[in-house]
Amino acid sequence: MNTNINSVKSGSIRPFDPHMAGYPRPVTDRLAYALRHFEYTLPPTDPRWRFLDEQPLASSSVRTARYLTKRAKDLWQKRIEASWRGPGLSNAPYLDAATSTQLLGLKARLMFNPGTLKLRVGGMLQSTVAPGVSRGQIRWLSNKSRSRILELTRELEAAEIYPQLMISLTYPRDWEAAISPEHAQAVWEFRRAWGRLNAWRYVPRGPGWGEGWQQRRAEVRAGLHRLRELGPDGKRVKAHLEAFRKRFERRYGTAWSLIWKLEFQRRGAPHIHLYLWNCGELDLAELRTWVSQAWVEIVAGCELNAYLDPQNRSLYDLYRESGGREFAEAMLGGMGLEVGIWNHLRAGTKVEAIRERHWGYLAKEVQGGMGKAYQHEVPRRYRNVGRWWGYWRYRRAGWTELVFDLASASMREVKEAIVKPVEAALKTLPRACRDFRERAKAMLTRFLKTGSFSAQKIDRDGVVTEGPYGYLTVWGHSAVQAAIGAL
DNA sequence: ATGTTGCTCGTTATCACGAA
DNA sequence: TTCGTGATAACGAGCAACAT
Repeated sequence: MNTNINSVKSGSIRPFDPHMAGYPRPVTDRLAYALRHFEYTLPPTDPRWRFLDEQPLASSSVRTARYLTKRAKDLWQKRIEASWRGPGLSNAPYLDAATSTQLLGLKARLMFNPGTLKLRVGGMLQSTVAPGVSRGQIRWLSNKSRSRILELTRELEAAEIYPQLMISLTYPRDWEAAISPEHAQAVWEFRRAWGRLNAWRYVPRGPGWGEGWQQRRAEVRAGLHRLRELGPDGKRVKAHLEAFRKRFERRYGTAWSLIWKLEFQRRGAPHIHLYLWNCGELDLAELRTWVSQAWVEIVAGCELNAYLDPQNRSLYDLYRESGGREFAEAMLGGMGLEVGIWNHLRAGTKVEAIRERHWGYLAKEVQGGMGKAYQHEVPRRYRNVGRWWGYWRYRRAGWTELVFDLASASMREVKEAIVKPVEAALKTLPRACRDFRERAKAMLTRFLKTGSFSAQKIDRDGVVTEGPYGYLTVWGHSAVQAAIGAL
């Protein structure tokens, strides 16, 4: 079983790999992680290899595992000491730490804003983000971001703020050109190169024909490469949104507020939803016309009076009926109009009044439904997505935070200050939340008994461990009110 | 219109827990 | 055992509001 281990050239150091063939599996994933994470290495001449090799595979690994566990614990301990950089932190690999270390400075925090109540129990250890790690590409709407949107809607509901109006802004059929003119340019150049290459086939062969062919083929390849590089640019979308905001403010003032949210359609085109409130009574028909024209002009990037002229439009329809779309588009030039801009007229908008007094539409959109994953995934080649959502002209309510030092507080104090309010909050939950309520109650009982949220764990060595970290979040205005009342 | 500032949001790492 | 989900912190990028 150990041939591959022995075959390592002496002198080289082989990183530990728990999946290495013939190696007894470590007891837990956590241990495997520990060993891998610290790049636990053994030189091939290390006597411990023999020790490991001697273990029969079948009864693997009681001794081996015990040995490795001990080793891993030492490593965890080191890790914790290294990460000890100050208070207020959490999420260290505390489970393997010495008890005295992990419980020092343990705090319970009860925090609430108008819409959400959170109980957090945490210590002062922290795993920091590895140095040199920089942020990657935004690929999808993360769960954390989703939950933050919902947190905002609960906050708004608690303040009795509800959406009155939903506006959606959509891009036209050739949306890539609308967002990235340089992309349209690249498409045009690629097509031209392709045409030249094709045409060269029919040029009579003679001296130098081969070089000509090579040259044209290189052009096509370069064009293709450029095309791949030049995806639609998300920054333009945000710029369009900003332009829309300015126009809207000039037209309708600045009393309103809104949440905006980015989405993608299946064809890959971005799509923005605006949820407005505090916008007063607006004439919907008038607003629809205005929004539609404003958005089209922004996307097209110019005044559109000539394009919106009913005479021109009926002329186009006539051409289209008689000769098809391509013919009609060809005729646009004669009318002094550009095809690209004409097509931008199809940029779509939708304006809807929302009568329901809740944020259900946005919440549903954020959750996404069956087969709607594409809405929250960045399409291939799309660049600079930026943020998925944001809000304008609204000040967050802010959190109130009550912190208790569990080392110095008495059990009675903890019960009064933390457990009682949370229990009161739990009582407000509807019947459907029974399971959650029961689980939360069990957590609180355990918390009172042990000062910890996590369940007791007994590992293979019989070592009893307990995680001092835990969290509990209760949603809703009434829950928060109940908790405040019980304080 | 442009620059500056400060707040907010997305990614990174990790862990716990429950279900498959 | 393995996988998916939902938590945490810091940090830097992205955005909104303000100042000129």
